[in-house]
Amino acid sequence: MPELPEVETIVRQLRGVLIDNTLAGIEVYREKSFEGGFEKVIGKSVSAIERKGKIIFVRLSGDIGLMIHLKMTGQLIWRKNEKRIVGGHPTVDWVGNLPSSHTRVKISWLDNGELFFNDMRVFGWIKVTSLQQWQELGRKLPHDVVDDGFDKNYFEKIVKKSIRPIKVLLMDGSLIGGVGNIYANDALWLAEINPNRVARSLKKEEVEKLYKSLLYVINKGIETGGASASNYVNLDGLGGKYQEHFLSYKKEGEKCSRCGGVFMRSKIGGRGSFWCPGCQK
DNA sequence: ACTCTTGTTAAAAC
DNA sequence: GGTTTTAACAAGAG
Repeated sequence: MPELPEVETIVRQLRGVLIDNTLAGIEVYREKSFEGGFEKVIGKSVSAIERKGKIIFVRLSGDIGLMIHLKMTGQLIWRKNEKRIVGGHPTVDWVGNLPSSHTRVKISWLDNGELFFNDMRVFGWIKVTSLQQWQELGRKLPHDVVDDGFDKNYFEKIVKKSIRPIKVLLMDGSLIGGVGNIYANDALWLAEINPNRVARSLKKEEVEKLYKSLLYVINKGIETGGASASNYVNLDGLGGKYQEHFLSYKKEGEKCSRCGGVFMRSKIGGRGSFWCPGCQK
């Protein structure tokens, strides 16, 4: 599940290979995965790569671009001159020959590079989008957790008026941009707060601690190149390292490093949740 | 063969 | 009217 740190990792890598590159061709293997006309983007060159929440925008000359959402299983992988290592070991990092059975779109570039959009579950998408549409969407979406606008006051305001479980609030993409299941679970463990707590029942100190914890885990995720717990790989087809730093995510049955309790797993707001009943109160 | 999984959104319910 | 809940999407893992 690519969340902000995973998407940010890809965005930084995309800047390295796509800026000033020219879009040469598009091949769509699955209709549902691509929306819009090729003629509007072929021959255009990349001027910037932007990100808002988990959405990527490849900005092209002519006030147009490609908006990309990876949803749960989307991958963007860059290949140039077919430099795949032959005889490598099949590991979590291994993507193999492309296109694969999960490749939905291939975008070719003037420097012979190829960008593959893989998406096993076909929830993700690439859409031809005008610069104006992108900017309008940006105005509607909430601040990312890493934005200056997402300050302690804003966070306290939304926490104080919600009766939902705090974890559900953390993952509400209409109020906070970029947070998904992994980082919501880990932030709550770090803040020693039970994910089931009614949001507005949190004391002021708890809200502050959670705010700091959230920023900490998201930044840790960016520093470590994202979490490869399932499908996520970066632009080189390699996994990130944040899974080595998981605080609570996917730890059910394991011992809590802080209090020795045993991690629980349950569903909160329909999503798998992990927490330690010993120290998350 | 069946259930579970996941991010987002649209629609329904409160 | 704003907030909250639920279902739907697709396909693989167990």
